[in-house]
Amino acid sequence: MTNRSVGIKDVAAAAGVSVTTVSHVLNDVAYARVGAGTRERVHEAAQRLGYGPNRLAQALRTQRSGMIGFISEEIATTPHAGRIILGAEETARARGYNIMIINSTSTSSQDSRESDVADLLDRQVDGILYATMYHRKLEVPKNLAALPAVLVDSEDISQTVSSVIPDELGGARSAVRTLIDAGHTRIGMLNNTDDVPATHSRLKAFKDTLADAGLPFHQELVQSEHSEVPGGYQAALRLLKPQSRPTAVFCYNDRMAMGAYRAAAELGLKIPEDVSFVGFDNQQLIAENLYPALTTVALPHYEMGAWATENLIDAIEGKADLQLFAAHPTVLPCPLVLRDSVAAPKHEDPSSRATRDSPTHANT
Amino acid sequence: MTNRSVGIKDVAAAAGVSVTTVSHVLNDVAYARVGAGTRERVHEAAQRLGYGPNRLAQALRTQRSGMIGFISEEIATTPHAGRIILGAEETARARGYNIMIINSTSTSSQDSRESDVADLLDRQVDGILYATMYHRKLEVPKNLAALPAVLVDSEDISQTVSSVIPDELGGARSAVRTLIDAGHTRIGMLNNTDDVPATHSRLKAFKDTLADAGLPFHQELVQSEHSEVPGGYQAALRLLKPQSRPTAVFCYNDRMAMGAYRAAAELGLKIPEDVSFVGFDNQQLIAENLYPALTTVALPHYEMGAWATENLIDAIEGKADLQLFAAHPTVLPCPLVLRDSVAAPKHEDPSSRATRDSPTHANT
DNA sequence: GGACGTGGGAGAGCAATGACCAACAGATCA
DNA sequence: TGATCTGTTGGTCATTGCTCTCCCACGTCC
Repeated sequence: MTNRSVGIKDVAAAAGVSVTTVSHVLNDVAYARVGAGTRERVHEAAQRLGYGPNRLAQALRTQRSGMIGFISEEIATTPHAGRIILGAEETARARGYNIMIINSTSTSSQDSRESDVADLLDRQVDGILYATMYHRKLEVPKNLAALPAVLVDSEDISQTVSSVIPDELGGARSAVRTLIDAGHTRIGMLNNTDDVPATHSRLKAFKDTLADAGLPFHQELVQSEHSEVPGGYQAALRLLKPQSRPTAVFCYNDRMAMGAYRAAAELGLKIPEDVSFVGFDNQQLIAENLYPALTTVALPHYEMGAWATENLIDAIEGKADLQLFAAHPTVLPCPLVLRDSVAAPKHEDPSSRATRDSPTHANT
Repeated sequence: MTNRSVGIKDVAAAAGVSVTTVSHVLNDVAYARVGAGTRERVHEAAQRLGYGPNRLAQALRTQRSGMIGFISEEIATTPHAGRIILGAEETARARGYNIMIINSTSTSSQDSRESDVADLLDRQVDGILYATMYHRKLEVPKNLAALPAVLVDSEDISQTVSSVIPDELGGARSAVRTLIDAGHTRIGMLNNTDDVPATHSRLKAFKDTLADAGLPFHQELVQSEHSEVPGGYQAALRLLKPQSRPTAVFCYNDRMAMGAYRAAAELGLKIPEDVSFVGFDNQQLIAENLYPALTTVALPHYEMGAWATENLIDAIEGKADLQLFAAHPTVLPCPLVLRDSVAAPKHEDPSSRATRDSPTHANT
């Protein structure tokens, strides 16, 4: 493999040609006319010496570094960031690029954000990926405009930088729909209290989907709390009071669902027999491991990372114009992940609206 | 901030001096004697034009890129990797370095591992960090020897590359000790079935700690299964059978503990009143959110990333010799994280050994 | 014997660094 | 008092590893 200490001129000497010829042969440049025998000798010498081009020198000369800067808020706090990075890294490498990582924090000042970008600029990255830990709108560092950039899981307030986000609405709709399809007519929601896009869009999708199915919306069936496990527990305790209990619950996220599971257990409710649940986020650790396993909506983190990188590179290579995307974020689907937390409601005529048979529970 | 298009010669022109002088002033070269006035003018011009040195050109000339390669297996599958990256990134940046990430997989061939390293070599990184997703021994790519390198969370079989690993033994000992200190004398263990170092060292620590406290070891109180939630559930079901039930359980990891919680619930056992649990890994999502919250042992991922980077850079800068560390991995402590899953056993004199009150459970 | 085709090399960058040199002042010296 | 010395200030130029635009040498053909 690559041997750090051998340069192009060593290969040239070994093959008995000039460095120009080595460069031409190894880069397979179209206009270069080099005889087959010479080509052969060059390749053989390069191979034998373990030559690998110095990408730094290459970059300096060609004004293209083949590096992509990746700025991420709180790389560590959420497993989601890992999937974005993975998507980005894999597609970047497939196209001959490498990723340089910079960690930022959601609380850092605008100045510090700009110096993150400046760091990357000094490194001569060809483009920048800017990822946030959850979907929101933000003010991008001014100097980000200096080169191709794509926002991942967030939107630029000024709409000058293109971005890719999850289809919150679609995901939430399919979550609610799976409940309706199972035969539920009295459905509750556990919502978040933060003022982030997801809070509003998931609620909107909830209402819309009920309306589309001709189901009434009851304000008291929406309970909001902080979107963590304790919040889910508290909200569920209120929502699952005997007098007005829904037969199914759409949770803002899997963590709230986890809290709701405990509330249900304390109230003596069996899942999914007495109450069905569907979550959001598909956090493996939770969704897969709750009992029963949680049906939920997956956020396309890997896909967003991949899409962003693919399009960033297209822009870098002049194959696409990111400006065209800037006005409207690209929206990627959030697939429903079916597990075991949804069943038909207990005491209701399943034939009334069900469009498909519930997979569980033939009849009581 | 940095403006991509201005080079050192633009600054030179603006300040009315040569590029050499600009370089000398900006790099604060010791031997360079430049008048105060000139210095001032150079700084002002650089500032005004938004000059930032081209790190590529700098690297080419100085033979030092200021980049560290980070190869990680399965960046995405575990939140732990994120913490290692974070530790590495933050300390690297504090010292003027940047991190270039490469994703690998634990199943990839030796050839592909070598080409991961070759990629980094071509990029002229100054050193390499090689991280695995869990603590194990591995055969490092041959070409890794070409430059300073540190293994994170794994050991080099041939003992030529230095590494940093968690103190499994110490962590496990303090986990078991916290149970003993709470007054437990009949303690069980839920172990992993994989043949990885942690399986053996955690069991060894379990036995040793019992012995140190003069407690007998009962083989039937160790139940092993696959180290995931279902495995924990199965193993716990066997372990918590009424006839031979322990009053406390040390779990191989938090996921197994999560399964054990369910088993306990099904068996009608209250935690921690009827049975205490302590886990390992401190996976936030689980340990914090189980009910009651799980007392567990934290793996020092951030610290390992930081230590590795600090020492790697010392080696790069000639301030340390990694060879000295190569023979024995550096071991970092695994602190115990106290939460609410441990209490004194029910029918036993709590004054016997308890050193502190259980913080548990004020309200019902 | 000029045009053309083929095979390959020379040399100028790319943006910085750093060893060494130059110019100029005032000081020193014979 | 002119020549040399010396300290200060700053510039010259080669160099890093590679790419790429010419350009040259040599045949061949008509």
